[in-house]
Amino acid sequence: MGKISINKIAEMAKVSKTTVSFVLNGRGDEKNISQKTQEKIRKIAKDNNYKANFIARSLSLGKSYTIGFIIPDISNPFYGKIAKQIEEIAEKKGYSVMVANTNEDINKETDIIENFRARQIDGIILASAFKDYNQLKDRIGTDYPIVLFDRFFPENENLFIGINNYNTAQRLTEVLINKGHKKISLVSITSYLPNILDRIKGYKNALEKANIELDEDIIFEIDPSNIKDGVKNALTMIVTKEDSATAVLFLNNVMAAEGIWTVNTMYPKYKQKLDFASFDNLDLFDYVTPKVTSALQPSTEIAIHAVNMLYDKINSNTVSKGIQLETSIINR
Amino acid sequence: MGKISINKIAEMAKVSKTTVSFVLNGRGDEKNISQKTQEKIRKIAKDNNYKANFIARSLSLGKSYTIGFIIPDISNPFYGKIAKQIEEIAEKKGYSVMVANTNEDINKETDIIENFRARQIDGIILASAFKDYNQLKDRIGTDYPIVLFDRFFPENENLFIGINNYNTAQRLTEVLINKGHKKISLVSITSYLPNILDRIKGYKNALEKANIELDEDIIFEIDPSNIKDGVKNALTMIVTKEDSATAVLFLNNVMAAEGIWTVNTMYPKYKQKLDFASFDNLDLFDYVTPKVTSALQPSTEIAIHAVNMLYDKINSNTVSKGIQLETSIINR
DNA sequence: GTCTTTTACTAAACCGGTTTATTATATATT
DNA sequence: AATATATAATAAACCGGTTTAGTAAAAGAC
Repeated sequence: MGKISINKIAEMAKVSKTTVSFVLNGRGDEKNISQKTQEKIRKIAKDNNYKANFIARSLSLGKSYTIGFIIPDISNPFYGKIAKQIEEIAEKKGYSVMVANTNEDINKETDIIENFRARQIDGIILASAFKDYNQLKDRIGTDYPIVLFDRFFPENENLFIGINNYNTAQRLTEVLINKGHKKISLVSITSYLPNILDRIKGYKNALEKANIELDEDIIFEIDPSNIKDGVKNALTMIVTKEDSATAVLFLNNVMAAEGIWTVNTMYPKYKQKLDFASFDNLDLFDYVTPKVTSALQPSTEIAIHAVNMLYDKINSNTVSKGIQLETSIINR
Repeated sequence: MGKISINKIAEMAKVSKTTVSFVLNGRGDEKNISQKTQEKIRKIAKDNNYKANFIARSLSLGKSYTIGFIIPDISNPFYGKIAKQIEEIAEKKGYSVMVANTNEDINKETDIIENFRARQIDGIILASAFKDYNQLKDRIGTDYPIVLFDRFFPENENLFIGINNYNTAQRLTEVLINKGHKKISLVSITSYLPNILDRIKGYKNALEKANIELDEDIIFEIDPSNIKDGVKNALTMIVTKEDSATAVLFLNNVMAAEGIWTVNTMYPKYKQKLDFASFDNLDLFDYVTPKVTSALQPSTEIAIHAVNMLYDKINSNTVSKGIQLETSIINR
């Protein structure tokens, strides 16, 4: 079972394996194989439930028809949603998807890429933990088809598909300003990642445009390895200090969720007094106070573009153009 | 780059590819290759950044060192969490993970399994949409290593790793009973899936044990393709009918989330009057009213068992024992 | 009736590894 | 000195496909 090969079919049909290969790949007519022979071969293949060995074909063709999807954490619904779409689109093009998690560890990321490459995976879609493109390039070279998403590298815009972080941060901040807030706190993670830096710039620019003076006391950069305490401390500062922020912009949904938790459990009196805004959406934002205005990423479009860009790179080695999509602000 | 093969190394080292293969697989001493030759080969391999072609190795060994993970929907955080753990554990054993979504479509499920098999994927971990094991068996045979999770088949318990659905439903119902509720509604999906049927049985048994008479009027089976309206109708019945249910058991988290939404937006007066219980956990359950008592699946353990069971099947063709783990009830 | 073209099909190389069986030389044993 | 054993390495088959170059026979052209 499952052991039927092209050789065995050739033997049964009393033809060469070349002929079998031609026929089963739909090149029978082109190769002038008689209808009689073609039918005979197809019948035997069908009767024996023949399925070509993909590994053998891959070795021969030098392609695995597999793409890699490498992200910090597949259990994060944001990545999960994109993973699903990518799988769906890739499948239509005859590609399967291999998934791996880096946990934001650049060494693990490097290992995964090397492993995927050794597996002859044709190209990867990557949310990289690397600080900049040059570091990544030093480790993995430049001759492997890659599309970057979620994490942006200014040094190489053309590999990127994702959102415009700067604009999104600006728009989220403006929503809070338009609600009448004058003191808007920023809760960020300490990070060198360009997408985070862009978000911070967008926040600052929105304040400047509205002539609101920047108050460094309500800008918090918290340790990504201890988000819980970082957010708790930030909110404690806000609620205890006289005349402090009345709104908070969180640079990702994990911190926003922590913020909601903290206010609800530690400072319930402030539930109605604070307005929140956050990057990325979470289902729970629909249910909670403080109200959270969020920026929803167009995950379907990101997935479509990502697969198409990678496909083009794999199959025609074109230099794609990077894409920055706008987010939808969900005003709550 | 990346094009260096065992043949080229053999050429450079002026030895046969056999020797190179032995040395690079750590069998140099065993095969009596002199230290001098071994070092020479290793140096050339390292200098040229040689990475064995996994595809070629797979073809030769008849193993791909890849496992398939097939689920209804990777964007569902429940599956995402398990996917992450599975990937982590599999990686430690030298396996990569290929992911595919069935969208609960048994034809797509069959196609994916056949595709994975043609790709020589060594075995699969599957949350099947099939009604029973025999149907699945008819389509894909019985000679492919499979571990089932999430969906239980009474006909073949030994393929399964997951939770005890019957017990969990019973315990969730008992929590509601212990809170003083006498009229407990059940919101289920219309389904032939054994795990759903088990949950219903558990609910009924808990009522019986507590001498609460079954009231078919507050048992709702809703169409899985239109959960939103189904839940809305169920809750409307409950709140409009005199003397109706004061608590609701939802058989999955999607329906529970809809229930919360409905109460909050349509019947806010009932927010404090109803108690909810639900299978599986969601982050948002921490934040909302009505309070939702939920049954958290031990996803880490499920993942560990799933990979180990599959690994054993692949490598020793053992008949594993099925496992039903208990859930943790989060009482809110 | 010979030359050309078309039809129908195949041998063999190749992809890049693994593995078995074999050989040649050096060393040890008696 | 003859034989047994250990050392060091290799040729070649194999995994299951794809593809190039080539052949033999039949049909068509003149």
